[in-house]
Amino acid sequence: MIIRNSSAVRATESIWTHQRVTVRQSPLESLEPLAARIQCTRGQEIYKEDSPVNYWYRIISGVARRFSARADGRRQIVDLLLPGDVFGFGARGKHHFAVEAAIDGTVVARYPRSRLDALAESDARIARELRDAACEAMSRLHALILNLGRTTAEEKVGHFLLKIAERLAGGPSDKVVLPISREDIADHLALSVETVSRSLTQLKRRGVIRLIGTRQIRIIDRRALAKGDEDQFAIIGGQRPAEPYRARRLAYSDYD
Amino acid sequence: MIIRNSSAVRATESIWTHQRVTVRQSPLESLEPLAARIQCTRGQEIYKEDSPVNYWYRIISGVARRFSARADGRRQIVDLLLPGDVFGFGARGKHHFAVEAAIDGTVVARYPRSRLDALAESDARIARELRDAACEAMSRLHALILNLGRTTAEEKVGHFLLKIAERLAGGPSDKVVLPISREDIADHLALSVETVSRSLTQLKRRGVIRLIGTRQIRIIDRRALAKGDEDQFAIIGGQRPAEPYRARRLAYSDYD
DNA sequence: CGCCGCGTTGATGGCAGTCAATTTCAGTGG
DNA sequence: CCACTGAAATTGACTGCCATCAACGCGGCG
Repeated sequence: MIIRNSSAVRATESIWTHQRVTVRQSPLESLEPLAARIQCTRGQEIYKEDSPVNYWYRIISGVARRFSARADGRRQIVDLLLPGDVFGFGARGKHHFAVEAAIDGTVVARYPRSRLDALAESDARIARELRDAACEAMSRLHALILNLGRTTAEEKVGHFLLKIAERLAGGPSDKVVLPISREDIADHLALSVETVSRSLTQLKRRGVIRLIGTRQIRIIDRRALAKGDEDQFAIIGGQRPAEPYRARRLAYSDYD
Repeated sequence: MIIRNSSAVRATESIWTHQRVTVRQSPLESLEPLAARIQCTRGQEIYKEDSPVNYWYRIISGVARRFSARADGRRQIVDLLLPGDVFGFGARGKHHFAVEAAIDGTVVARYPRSRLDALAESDARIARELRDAACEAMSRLHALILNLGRTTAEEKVGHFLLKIAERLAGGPSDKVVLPISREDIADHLALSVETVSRSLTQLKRRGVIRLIGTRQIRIIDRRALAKGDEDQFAIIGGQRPAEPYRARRLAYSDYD
């Protein structure tokens, strides 16, 4: 059920935002008057690798990808940016990754950094919002690391589906409209496109998900997808296996 | 050459800190009077998964690992904490990972969060230091994601060596004393211990590195280790391959 | 000495990357 | 309305890498 509650809403927006039913306001939303709105076509660059950090950004609608390109031509999508996500941190005054819109009609709010930083200086609420945004970004990185650390492609893809469904809906959800192409998923999970495709069809064949077209997915067996999520300590009741705390002297000879 | 410029320095410290010749002061170093010093044995828990965030921490000497345990018994080391590194962020008032000392004699400074937050409120310099620490943590996560995204085990291990050498020495360095076991490296890079071992011997055999004992490593051919580091855009002179910006309407039928 | 933790090496099977062919689908023009 | 086009997605065959199981060497310590 696509919600079309506002005729002013752009068609591309309604498709990608209808699953986001979060009531909670996202960081920087209150400051939107300060922002410039940028509408992007697919593949359009929002900022370059190694460019100076002059702005904060927030996705209004659509999807963007933060990535780094390797020498071998492959691409690592380090972060997938969905509506409400704030980005544009960076380190030591530089962005170390590039950001592009991943679909046509993506709208991004761009906040002048100097003004926001000045505001944050005086207004603790603003400062807090920026901190929160940073924490959310870190959480996404953590989730990706855990996913990349998985052994099989099916697990990676399965977990990606769960995560993206949750992020799009603002909570656990059984329906997903994949916001990005197979290629982007592959570059995100460090798999080949073919493997992503095979994983999806395999999950479908086993009755874990259902595919409607190429982008709509319905999650049937959530437990099967969540496999390997619970940590092992939980199973044995919070009691972790004792590690031998034997002292072990480290005596490496000096060198050079 | 091990630096023993202070007789008060503990033996275990000198082993792991002698490569750190950074002059730059690390965040929170100036506030150490506020901190409690905790000395840990190997495997000792510094904080648990899902525990409340009451403190900031900084590694004085030694090594700690931030990790998450999976249901299958494997472990993902999400972050490797070396002297000077600040940790203990968390999200929504909880730590989502556990931290343990990775070697005996690891010393950690523990700062009461409430006091630091109050200080940060009034002192912009402290606030900045905390932000910087968060940025560094994010950089480490980024680096790990890029490494996990690599295709071959040898590349992963090679890059890990470069990174860790750089972090330990405070800049590019040819000598490394690995601060952690093969098992920890494996759990960090999402490989098996055997593969880590094989990768190292392979690099040795090809003359890329030299192994002195099990932990001391000397980097011979830096370029071979850095393979795949440069991004592809650099090669073609900052000009990225044009992506077809063709408009593509997304018209998925409504569902349910 | 024997045990244990750590690291290395060997043999084997399974999973995923690569190359290639085919199908599906959306958009376009007749 | 239908054929054409190019991109996206799927499927198949094959190769290579890595996880697994297993055995062994080494050093510290009881």
